[in-house]
Amino acid sequence: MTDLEQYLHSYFTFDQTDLVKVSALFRRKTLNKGDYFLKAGKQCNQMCFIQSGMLRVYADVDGKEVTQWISTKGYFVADLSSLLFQTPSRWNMQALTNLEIFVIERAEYNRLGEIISKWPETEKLFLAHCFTMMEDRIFSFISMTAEERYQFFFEKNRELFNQVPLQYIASMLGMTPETISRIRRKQLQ
Amino acid sequence: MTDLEQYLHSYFTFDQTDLVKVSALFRRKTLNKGDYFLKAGKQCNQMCFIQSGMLRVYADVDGKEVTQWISTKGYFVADLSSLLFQTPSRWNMQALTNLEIFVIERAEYNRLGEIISKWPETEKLFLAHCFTMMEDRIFSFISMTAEERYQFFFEKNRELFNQVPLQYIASMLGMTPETISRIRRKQLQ
DNA sequence: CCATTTTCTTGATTTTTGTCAAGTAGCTTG
DNA sequence: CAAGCTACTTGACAAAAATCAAGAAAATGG
Repeated sequence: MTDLEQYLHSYFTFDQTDLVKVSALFRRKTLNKGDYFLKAGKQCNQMCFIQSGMLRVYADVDGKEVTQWISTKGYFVADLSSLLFQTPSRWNMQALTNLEIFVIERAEYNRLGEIISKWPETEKLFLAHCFTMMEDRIFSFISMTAEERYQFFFEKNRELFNQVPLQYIASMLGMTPETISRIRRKQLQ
Repeated sequence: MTDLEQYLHSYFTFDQTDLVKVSALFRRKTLNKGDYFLKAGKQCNQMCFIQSGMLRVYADVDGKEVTQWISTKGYFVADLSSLLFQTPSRWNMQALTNLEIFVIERAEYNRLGEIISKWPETEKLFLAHCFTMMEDRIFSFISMTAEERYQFFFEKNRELFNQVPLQYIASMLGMTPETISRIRRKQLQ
């Protein structure tokens, strides 16, 4: 079983037949560090599953990069709003490291419902899960201090600790790298 | 046509037959100012459509109320994660004013797919829309100052301006009422 | 392995925002 | 209408976080 199949199995509880049907729609691809999976302004016509490496999602705001999220092994990544509503994407998605992904095209993605009877139910739970992640993040912004938000983030995202340039983490958390650096020092003492 | 039907029609492009089928699953209900639609710790077993009035969604955090959102006329409201995953809700949902709503039970909601063939597609777009709203909000936290966030919020939510106690708006935006008060004064000058 | 670049840390300072407290305005209700 | 609430504003001050600048550490690439 590939990691993609493993993931589909454990997360969506697909059976063997469905697994094979679905994973056949993805093709394997590699990106080099610095390559783009998606550029802002373009339409997002693909979704990918990350097999290994890290992908940074960011926007350009007045010449400054604002990092929205960094996805790692086991994440499905796409600009959902661009993919589903066919609008231009606001996000750049750039490989932070060499990246192995499995890619599915929009057309194939949209055909999943015909191929697998339980897809609508699965997709609903997938989208609800994405929504819940966002809700948790918003809650962290309205109810926590910078320090608490930093803690909360790393408890949920261990794999990013000491793996990602601080400036990106800082931007995701809505603070500066200096602030994180000071939080870290404080916590060592 | 009720407002609910109007909304279903314009937003989801349901035809007349589907409209009737769907809106029959909702029952009309009124809540008095201060009543709860949902209490934290309970499971969310309903979704409602707001016909008139305002509903505040908040959590208790160490004895302090953190307002997550205030929904007005035309919103569908539920704790999606509790409704779909049957987990206890973290949110309280309280009527800020007298409230007219249309309520659908979880069981009925889950049967929509059997009743209307295009429901899975519709639900997908609905969930994606909810997701996008959250994404925009997160972006406002990581890329804007308190003042910009305040502006951004009111441009998108005119109906709440001068209608809702400042403390709730402030909490939603992750700042204090005093800060908003000062932003407002600054903008008059 | 060394030079260069990038990232991280630290300190000094400024800006922003929060906290506390007092006062004002506006509503509600008897 | 007056009393009592509640919500809002304002000021003084404190705390948090941003900014700027310099230096240290780490990673990168010949």
